[in-house]
Amino acid sequence: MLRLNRMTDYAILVLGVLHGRPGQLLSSAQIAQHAQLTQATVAKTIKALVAAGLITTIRGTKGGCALAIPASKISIADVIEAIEGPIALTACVEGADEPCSVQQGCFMSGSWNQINGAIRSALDGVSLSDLFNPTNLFPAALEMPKHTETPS
Amino acid sequence: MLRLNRMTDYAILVLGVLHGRPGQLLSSAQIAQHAQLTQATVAKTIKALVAAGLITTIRGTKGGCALAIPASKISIADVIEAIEGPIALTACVEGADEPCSVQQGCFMSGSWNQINGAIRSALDGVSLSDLFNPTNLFPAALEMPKHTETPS
DNA sequence: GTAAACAAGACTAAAATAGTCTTGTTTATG
DNA sequence: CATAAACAAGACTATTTTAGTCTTGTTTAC
Repeated sequence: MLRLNRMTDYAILVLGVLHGRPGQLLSSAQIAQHAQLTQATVAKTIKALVAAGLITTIRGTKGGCALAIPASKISIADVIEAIEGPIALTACVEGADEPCSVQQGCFMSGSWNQINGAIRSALDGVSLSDLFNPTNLFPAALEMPKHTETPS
Repeated sequence: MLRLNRMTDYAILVLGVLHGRPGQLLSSAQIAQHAQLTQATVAKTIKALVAAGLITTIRGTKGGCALAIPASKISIADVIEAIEGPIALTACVEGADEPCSVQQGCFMSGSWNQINGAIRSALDGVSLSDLFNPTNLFPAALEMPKHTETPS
């Protein structure tokens, strides 16, 4: 599968809502409504996106969220890393907290980094604005991503 | 993270053991010993690899496993698909069993296919023999993948 | 001061994954 | 032809990860 997890999918939805309403401050409840998610889930998503610096928030009444940087500057890789952490297919490539337990058996000593790099650049090459306006790059309108949560 | 799951990691180990002993029929117990996994886990892994046509088995006493095709013809993508199924970041791209539940909210109509294609070709471009002999392609020996199961 | 909004994290529930176990089939060998 | 070694298949359990909720606190406009 090598599947994006749901939270990442939600994050893209949330960013898409913000992208579609430039200059507006939207509360998490408003975003939830537009994205058809619960407010709590949106709040959780926002938390990660703020931590990653992709969106900014203003607290208090009349507060809300907006994109911190233009959607054209946010890549899919940025979103994935904001939610799921570093992009790395294998555990050890990304910092090696514990050494490989298969000492003698471990015959491949590398090249995962190159693979990771290739994937990373594939994900880096597509910005959110590309994603939200696919016709800019790709003429055909294709399938839709599936979202799971049914808001209450 | 976008992490390979453990079984895929084990599958690569198992294929590596077979690759390292060309022409030999190895029993699952022998493979388990070399890969430092339990026999049961190796058997489960083998099941998927046989189903995918990557290895062949011979039953009965003196039976065992061998690569069905040369390691140079097996890509990382083949292994991932054997264990985890089709490579697709989003659910709907790969056959769309159920339609997107976010009708109005779904602003991106495509380009996931292109992203998937890019990742797929990155994974397709590296064969197991590249992986096991990284010096052929990449001079530097880098980190090692981490394996989790501790054999009993 | 109050209400609306974000902030943070603990907690619970659900789903996916990993690992084990059992039962059955095949086949070489004595 | 009985036995043992091996694969085959799938059910089952346990673990881990992920998703979702809840509670409590802080900020700020009015």
